[in-house]
Amino acid sequence: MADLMRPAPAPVGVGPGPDQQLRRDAGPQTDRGHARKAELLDAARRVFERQGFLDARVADIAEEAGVSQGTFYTYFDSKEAIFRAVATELRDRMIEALKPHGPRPATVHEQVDQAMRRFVAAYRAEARLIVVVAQLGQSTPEIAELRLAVREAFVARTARGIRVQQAQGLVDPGLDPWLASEVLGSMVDATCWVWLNLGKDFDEEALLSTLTQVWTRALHLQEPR
Amino acid sequence: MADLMRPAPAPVGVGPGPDQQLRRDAGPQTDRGHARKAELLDAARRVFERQGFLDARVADIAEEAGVSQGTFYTYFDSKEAIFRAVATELRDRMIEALKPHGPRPATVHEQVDQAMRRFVAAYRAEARLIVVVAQLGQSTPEIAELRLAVREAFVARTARGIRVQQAQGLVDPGLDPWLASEVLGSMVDATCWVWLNLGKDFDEEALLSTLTQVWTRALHLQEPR
Amino acid sequence: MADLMRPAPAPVGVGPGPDQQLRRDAGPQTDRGHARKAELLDAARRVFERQGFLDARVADIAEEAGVSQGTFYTYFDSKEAIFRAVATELRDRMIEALKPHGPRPATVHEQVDQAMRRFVAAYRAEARLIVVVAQLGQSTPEIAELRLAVREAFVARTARGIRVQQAQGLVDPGLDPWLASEVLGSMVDATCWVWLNLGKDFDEEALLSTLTQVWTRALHLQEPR
Amino acid sequence: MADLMRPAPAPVGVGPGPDQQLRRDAGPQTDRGHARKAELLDAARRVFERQGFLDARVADIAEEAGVSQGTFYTYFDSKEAIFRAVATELRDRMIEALKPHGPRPATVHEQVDQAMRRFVAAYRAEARLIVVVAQLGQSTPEIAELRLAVREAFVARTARGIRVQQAQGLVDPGLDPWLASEVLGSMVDATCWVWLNLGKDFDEEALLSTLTQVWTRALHLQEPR
DNA sequence: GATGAATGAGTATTCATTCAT
DNA sequence: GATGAATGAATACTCATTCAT
Repeated sequence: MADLMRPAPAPVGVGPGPDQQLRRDAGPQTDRGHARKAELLDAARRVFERQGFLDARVADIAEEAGVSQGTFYTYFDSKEAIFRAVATELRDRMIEALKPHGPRPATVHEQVDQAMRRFVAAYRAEARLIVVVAQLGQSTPEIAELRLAVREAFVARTARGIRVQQAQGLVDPGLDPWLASEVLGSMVDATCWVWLNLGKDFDEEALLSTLTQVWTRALHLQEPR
Repeated sequence: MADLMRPAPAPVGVGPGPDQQLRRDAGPQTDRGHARKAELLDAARRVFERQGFLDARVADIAEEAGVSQGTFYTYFDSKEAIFRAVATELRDRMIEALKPHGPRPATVHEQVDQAMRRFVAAYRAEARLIVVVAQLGQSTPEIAELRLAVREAFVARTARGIRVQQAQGLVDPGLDPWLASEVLGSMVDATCWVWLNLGKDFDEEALLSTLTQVWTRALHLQEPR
Repeated sequence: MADLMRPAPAPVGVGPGPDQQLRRDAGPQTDRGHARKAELLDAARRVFERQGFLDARVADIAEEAGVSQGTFYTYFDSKEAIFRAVATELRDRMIEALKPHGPRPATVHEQVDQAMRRFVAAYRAEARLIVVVAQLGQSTPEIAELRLAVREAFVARTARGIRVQQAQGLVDPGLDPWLASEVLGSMVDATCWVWLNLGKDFDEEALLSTLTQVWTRALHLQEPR
Repeated sequence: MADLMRPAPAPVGVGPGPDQQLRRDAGPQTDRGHARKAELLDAARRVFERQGFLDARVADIAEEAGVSQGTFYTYFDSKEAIFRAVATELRDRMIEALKPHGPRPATVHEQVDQAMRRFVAAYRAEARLIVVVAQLGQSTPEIAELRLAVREAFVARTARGIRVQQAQGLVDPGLDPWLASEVLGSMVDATCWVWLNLGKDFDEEALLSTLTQVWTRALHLQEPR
């Protein structure tokens, strides 16, 4: 468990020289610079997925990107900064992937089923990175917020849907739409966690079917006449 | 060169490893020793709750227990070892707290409600430590298993309950009891996480009510006639 | 329990080991780097001569070289590694110094006398370091082999010489050249040890004369007619 | 090479309580006490032979003797103190073993041969401990002296012998008896080292024969007419 | 006398970050 | 902009020795 030994934190009170800081703030000036920054970001994602945050060294990222360690600091303030950038990209990809696309299914049951499949697909694609973000989120509020943002996006859409369905008389009006969506969102999220990160062996179709059943029954969701 | 010419035969000085190990394995021999070990365990729990695993230094634990660092190693192999002990105690407390006790409620609705309240109470009492264990579990399989054990205890009890209720005709026989309990367990668990660890502000009674509603509706749980 | 229920899949955060290793293995890339490495090696030799291996701290070596402790690890894996480098250099210097150079003396007696003086001079120049290497060699086979290499070089050369002299009829053919050279090598070696390391007070010329006498008589070494 | 990491030295300026010190100075008061001390000494010898000085822990010695660590300090001041006692015993055993015993052989050649065999036998019996004493002697003058004492005993006897033989006309009068015995003593000593400690594979009889030959020829040792 | 327990000084090594070319 | 090198803070663990029962 030596890995868990924390490396020396950044010396406190020793700011960067004005030069490099300025360059970083200004952002890349050339196309080549932009490309370098993107390469570093990509390399960082791969390294974080592979090694987690604590065991990822700046040297690893630089090597993965094929540049020197010094060059890393031309583009990013710190290891945390590049991790934030990686996590932000993850958030955006997740939110995008959770949006409904394609034609709306005919039945509400199918709508729920599709939303479920979208979530699972999105989760599965990013499972490794989700673990790492979660791990760091425990102790870094800023990262925790990125993680929550994905949840919010999903929960808020669900809550809106429930409200609409209540107005249409498809869903039990006795439920608080917000609380219900929070609770059901937790269910889907945590189930994926156990399944895709923890490696508990579920049959995919059976699991999806159970999730969808629980969801629709919990809402007393009716097909419109 | 005299000795340049005199390498060792079978290298002398390659002896057995640590010997404090022996004493540690043997365990305390006196009452005083047992008391010290318990004090250290308690101190460690407080320190881990306060500072997390990585930021907790062995020196902090020793100081919190009012002993020297050397004494720490009289009773525990390492920081990781005492953490395992703390996490094991947590697991046992949690499993105990989740067991039903007191008279069985008259209605199934009340049974579910009580189970929910038990879970929330148990979670709340240990929320700080749960975070820390979770964080370390990401990278330490042994700790991960301790976490899993609590989940399994809860899910298995739930699954048994559902099976019984199905036999009594109280619950929709079309549900897989195991999958349903996994999914509902995830729901309760993750909801507590968002609420008690991430600090999302829920009204307790409203939340409990929603959880209970979703649970009973998902199962089509009927009061027995 | 939320996370108590979420053990990691394939534990995240178990990455590859040290990465400074890479730089160290690659060796210095610039002239400045090469110079630094040489300075450290020199500083280490001085510190080891002064303090021995156990009492030499990495901090001492870094300070002697005028660099930070971190810089030490830019060039060497460990205290042991730099010691191996120092001992290897010692071996090479010794082997070089023991080689005959200059014109071959006219008489065999003078040849033996010169070999003896070469050995003593080489030993005296490195006496301090020889002690330290010997001490560590007791428990470190790799170091022991470095010591052996010097002995072998000397003994092998002696054995060859004896064989040649036997062929020329200068030396008693009844002696085993290899055993004789081992035994005589031990004699010269251990005598220097007692004299130059243990501090026994011998008169140099008398000692050299005795060594040479014993050597030539033992071999029944004759001047060629 | 972690074994080479030096343990914490004894705290400076913290003397023992007067009580224990007094008891130690007084020596054992009872037969049982004397037996305990002897057991500890024996246990220490075994442990030092097995593990060397640095890797031998006081706890190991106490355990080998079947007493508690505290009891160790009832009889010995320190780890070094008991090592000195062990080394002193070794010295006495060696000196005793080197003394000629039994009838004096008829020929001087046989005399030399027997002395050689005595030395080898004595050395072989104590080879392990000799290594450890040598190792510590590098840095501890008091131990070095114990080691030298054995050498002196052997060398002095040899020198006396040479002087006698010179008076009898058996040995070349041109040799300095003292220097010659030093040099020849080094030869025998170092040869045993290489053979019995370093593990170099010599044929015993061939080696003894070579040693004896070199010895007698070096002295021009004649059989008396 | 015997015991179990308590003490605490001492040190190698990593890695994020800065800086001189 | 890019590079290689320099920096230095931070921390777990052992074991000889003492001491209260």
